[in-house]
Amino acid sequence: MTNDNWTGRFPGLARLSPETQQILLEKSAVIDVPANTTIFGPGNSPENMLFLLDGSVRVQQVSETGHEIVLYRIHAGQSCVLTTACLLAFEDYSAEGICETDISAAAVPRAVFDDLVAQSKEFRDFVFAAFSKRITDLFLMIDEVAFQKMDVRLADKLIALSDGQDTIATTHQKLSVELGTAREVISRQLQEFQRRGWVAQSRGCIHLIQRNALENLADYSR
Amino acid sequence: MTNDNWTGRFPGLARLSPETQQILLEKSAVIDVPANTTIFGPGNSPENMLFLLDGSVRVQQVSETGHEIVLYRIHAGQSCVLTTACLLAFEDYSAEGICETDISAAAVPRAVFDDLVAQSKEFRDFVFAAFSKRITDLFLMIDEVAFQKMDVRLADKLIALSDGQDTIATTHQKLSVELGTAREVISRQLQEFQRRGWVAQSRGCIHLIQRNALENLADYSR
DNA sequence: GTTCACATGGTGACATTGTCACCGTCATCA
DNA sequence: TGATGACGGTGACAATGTCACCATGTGAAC
Repeated sequence: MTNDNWTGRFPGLARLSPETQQILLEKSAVIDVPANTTIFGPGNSPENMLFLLDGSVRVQQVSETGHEIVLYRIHAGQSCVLTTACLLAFEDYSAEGICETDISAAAVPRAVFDDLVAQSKEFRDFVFAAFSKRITDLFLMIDEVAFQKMDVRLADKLIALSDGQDTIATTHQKLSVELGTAREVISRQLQEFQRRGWVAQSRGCIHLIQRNALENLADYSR
Repeated sequence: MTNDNWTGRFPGLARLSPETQQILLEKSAVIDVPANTTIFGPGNSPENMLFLLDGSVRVQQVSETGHEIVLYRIHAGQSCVLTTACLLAFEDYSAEGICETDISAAAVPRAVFDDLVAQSKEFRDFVFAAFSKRITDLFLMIDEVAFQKMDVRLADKLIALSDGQDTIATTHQKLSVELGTAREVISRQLQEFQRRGWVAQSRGCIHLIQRNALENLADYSR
């Protein structure tokens, strides 16, 4: 990934003036990070605001009880507002960000970020919109964790993880972390889906046989 | 509550230059709102950023399933960043804010807010710190809802709601909304607490008999 | 005062989910 | 080839959510 005109790939940044975009391009560095790297976490605050150009980052939390749960993902074309938040508030993360794939990102130094917020109304709007989206998404997640049935949540997650494909390479253990539950619960639900002919399983792989059935279950409550 | 030098009551605003504080004081209006008023909610976006001078606001969410859960509270000396977020991002709320008491608040118009963010680094820091705190608190809440036992959560909530007093005026129903669970679950847990001699109950009231025992249970997992 | 509607809270049966202990199978590597 | 660990299955039980129903207290209407 070269340091070309990456600002054009962010819908929210397209409104910025050419001068502002130029500042972003000139004063940021495009970095490449291999998969499975922890790019931020407790005691490891990042120095820059990241704009993800390629790949995806998984943000998850480890509870004091030892449980884990995936909070959200950052995909290409999105920025890491939590990074921004913690850059500016000097607070430690309670979560960690892990590269799910090899990633490419534009790193904007804190001082440049602060200048842009001060100077560009369009950049402010971009930043606050990202914050707002993250907070409302967290509201939805709280609602889901508190009130949604596990079969609906699992069906929803399978559809999301499938990314249009019919095979998902994952384990019951990883799915349990996605939903903040226990492996046994995932195993039972997947057995039930299999019994109904909706999925087929092999070691480390789940095959979607009747995607429609899963979508119906997931959408039913919306 | 008079429109006196209210900026001094906000720790994060004390660092602002006298000129910036003066702008806030001059261009904001102090408003009073009676208890039980819904100050924002779906289809009812506020026009201003609020700095709460007196009273408290409860922010809660109603699920599509009909369940309710309290997300957080805004107390005197705090600002409503979610309001800010949605002001700037033009997104609808998925939550609603309800005055728990008569409140008094300074309303800062959106344009003034935007100017201050542009002009004052200290104000920016205040705003981003508030966002950051809210997001990390939501992370903790997700963790609690997903993994914490109900007895611990209830003990924790009772201590928080007691506000140092020994009597809490609330119902089992309201407590169930606080924790996003069912009334029956609260009733059972309170019966167990009562059996242990930790609390006493009367209609619409809970009396804390052994505060220490509740604190121990709540703190045990931290 | 009486009656009625509603809020409050108690109860038991059952379903769902979380926890624990333990097992067998498969893949990998020394 | 044998050891090791990841992966997934299973049964028993505990904790929590759901549902139906009930009794009592409160307050308003009559």
